Amino acid sequence: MAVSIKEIAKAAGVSTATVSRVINNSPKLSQKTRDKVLKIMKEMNYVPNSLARGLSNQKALNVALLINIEEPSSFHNPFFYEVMHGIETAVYKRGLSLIIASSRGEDKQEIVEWLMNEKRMQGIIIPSSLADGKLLNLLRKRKFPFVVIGKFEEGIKPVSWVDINNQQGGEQAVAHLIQNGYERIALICGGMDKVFNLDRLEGYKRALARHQMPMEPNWIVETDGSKNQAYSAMKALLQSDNCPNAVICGDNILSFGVMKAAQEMEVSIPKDLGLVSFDNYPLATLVEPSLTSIHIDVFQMGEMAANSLLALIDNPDASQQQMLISTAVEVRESSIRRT
Amino acid sequence: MAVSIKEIAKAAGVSTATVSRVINNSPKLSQKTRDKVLKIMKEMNYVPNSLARGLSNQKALNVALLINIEEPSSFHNPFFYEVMHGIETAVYKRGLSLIIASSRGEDKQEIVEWLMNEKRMQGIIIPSSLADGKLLNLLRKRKFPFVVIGKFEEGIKPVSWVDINNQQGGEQAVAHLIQNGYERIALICGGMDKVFNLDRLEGYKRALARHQMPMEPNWIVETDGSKNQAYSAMKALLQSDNCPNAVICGDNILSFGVMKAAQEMEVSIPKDLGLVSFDNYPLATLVEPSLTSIHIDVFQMGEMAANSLLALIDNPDASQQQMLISTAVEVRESSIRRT
DNA sequence: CACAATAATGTAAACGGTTGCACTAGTTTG
DNA sequence: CAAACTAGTGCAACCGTTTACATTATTGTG
Repeated sequence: MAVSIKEIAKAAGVSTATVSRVINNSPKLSQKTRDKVLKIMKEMNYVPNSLARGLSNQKALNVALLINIEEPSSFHNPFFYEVMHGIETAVYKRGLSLIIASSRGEDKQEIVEWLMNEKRMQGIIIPSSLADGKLLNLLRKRKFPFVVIGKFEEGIKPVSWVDINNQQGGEQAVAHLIQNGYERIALICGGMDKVFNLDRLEGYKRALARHQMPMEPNWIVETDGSKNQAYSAMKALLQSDNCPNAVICGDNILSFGVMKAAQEMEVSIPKDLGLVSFDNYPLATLVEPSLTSIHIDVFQMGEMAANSLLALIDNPDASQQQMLISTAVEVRESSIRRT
Repeated sequence: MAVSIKEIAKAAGVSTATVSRVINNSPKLSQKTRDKVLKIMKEMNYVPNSLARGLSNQKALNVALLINIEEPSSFHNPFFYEVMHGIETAVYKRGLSLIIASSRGEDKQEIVEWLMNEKRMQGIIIPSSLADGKLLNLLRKRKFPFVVIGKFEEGIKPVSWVDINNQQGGEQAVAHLIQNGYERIALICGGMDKVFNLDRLEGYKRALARHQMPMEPNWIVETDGSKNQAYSAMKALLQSDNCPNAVICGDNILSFGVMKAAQEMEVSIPKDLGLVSFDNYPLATLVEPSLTSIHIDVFQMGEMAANSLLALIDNPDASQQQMLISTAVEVRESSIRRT
């Protein structure tokens, strides 16, 4: 049995209340007793029992992150790891732990309700891909703090979210290509049902406008996100008489399709075709040529989401916050013509 | 404030002790009262407070998984996600939650000690890459249950671990290639300081022996795990006069190097060179040709690790268990000669 | 120097469960 | 039919904190 507050109290010749005040560094305490108690605590290597504190405070000890094994898209990727680290880093500073709420298919509610009912968490972070009205209303009804990772707009009710600044990413991709001498820039992206694709497209358009470059409608290709469709799209583009000399891909998977098409058509990247890809996965460095990518600070995304959540926990009536995280161009081979 | 055991007791006209017995379905209870109490619990939608239970039972509510952001290797990959799901699935069945213990660089002890001291976890799962003597001794000294993910052998003290059956994987890779008409099979793998590489090598050797095929020492190449070294190694192999017609890669990254070499030398995969890769990452389906891979059931690995840990928690004196998970060949293009 | 104001500490009741022990009522047993 | 069990239930202490309120010690004021 570990040493408890009582034993510290006895050893220090004070009451447990005083020890508790030391733990919570309450201001109304003489420096003398504080020091004495602290010394004893150290000597007996006392650590307060979190369960008892939680019970007494009526506060859960954790913050949860919802994940879903049947969601192979956005989060099912190497970055996920860093998001977790970001969240954990932020909540740890507050003495909280990160717990994983692993949902299976449709059963998101089940685990979330369990965690709420059992008082296992103070708040929850939800990837936008898993945020639907049903779940969010459940949380709202219970006035339970939550933050969405990924831009999220649902009706009129404001929601706190943190996202990558995809629009900025789109602009940077275009600007980078222009700077490197490409002036006929296409965009191949995933489905426009995803907000981040819309944002990337928007950034693309803006940058073209800003640089006073014409926008060819058929240079903007929406795909289902598969390598195959990207392949076909790129092939079609290369065969058209109005052929682009650079392309921006919505993610690394699409880039694979583009590279395959280029190879088949004997179009050299980066000589004849510049390529910039979103999603700076580790594998962007592995392919030939390595992919210039729009880098995304996922760790920071996790940290900010957590901090946003903590703010909501501190003050449930605080206004919902929306935050965007800056992107950056990670320059590699696919967009630099060898001189 | 949520409904507590007292209110249930009052509503049911019994004592809190009885309600508690219902919750823990103690055997000494008449069916009649049990039903009555259960009914009331349902009606008032009562859920026991986990913190109070934990405090009373002297049991933490969680099991932890240690991760490290500065560990880009084995776990920093898409599979990690599934390991977590596996662990969570198993511990959830026991009413426990999975918490993430995120360590930064050298400071593994810090977070682990914190979680132990604060009674936040009942046991911990540690990737073998993070398991060192210092950490393990800390855990052992406190008689704290832990399980390692990945084969782990340290001195004489037995440790519970769960790993992929890498040896089997090596054998399967060879057998598959032989079956498909390749008979000059090389192996390019990562550093032999990693046990799993040794195991894969061992499986390779065994399979060759079983099929009575000669083993060429220079067909076994150890690399540092980088794409570049795999590239050079493959190039050298292809240029040698004793050139293999198939190769097994220790992971997907090495495969990239191999594919680059093959392409440069105008050696066609799978026609002139069969390729089987370990690590069935999603991207194995993306490259051209798609990679025949040794598939690994990572979800199961998580589940088994968790179950092993739970067994240790139930009975700290139980013997340490070591478990291997079967691999399987996922056949794709890179190892099947088109007829 | 008496008295009020203030600062420092203690007392004891929560928080929401669990459980050893005592008790009651019904069932065996000799 | 009394004694000995047994099954079912309640009482109350306990798990390790926090905190409102009461109490005591210290300081400042006229």
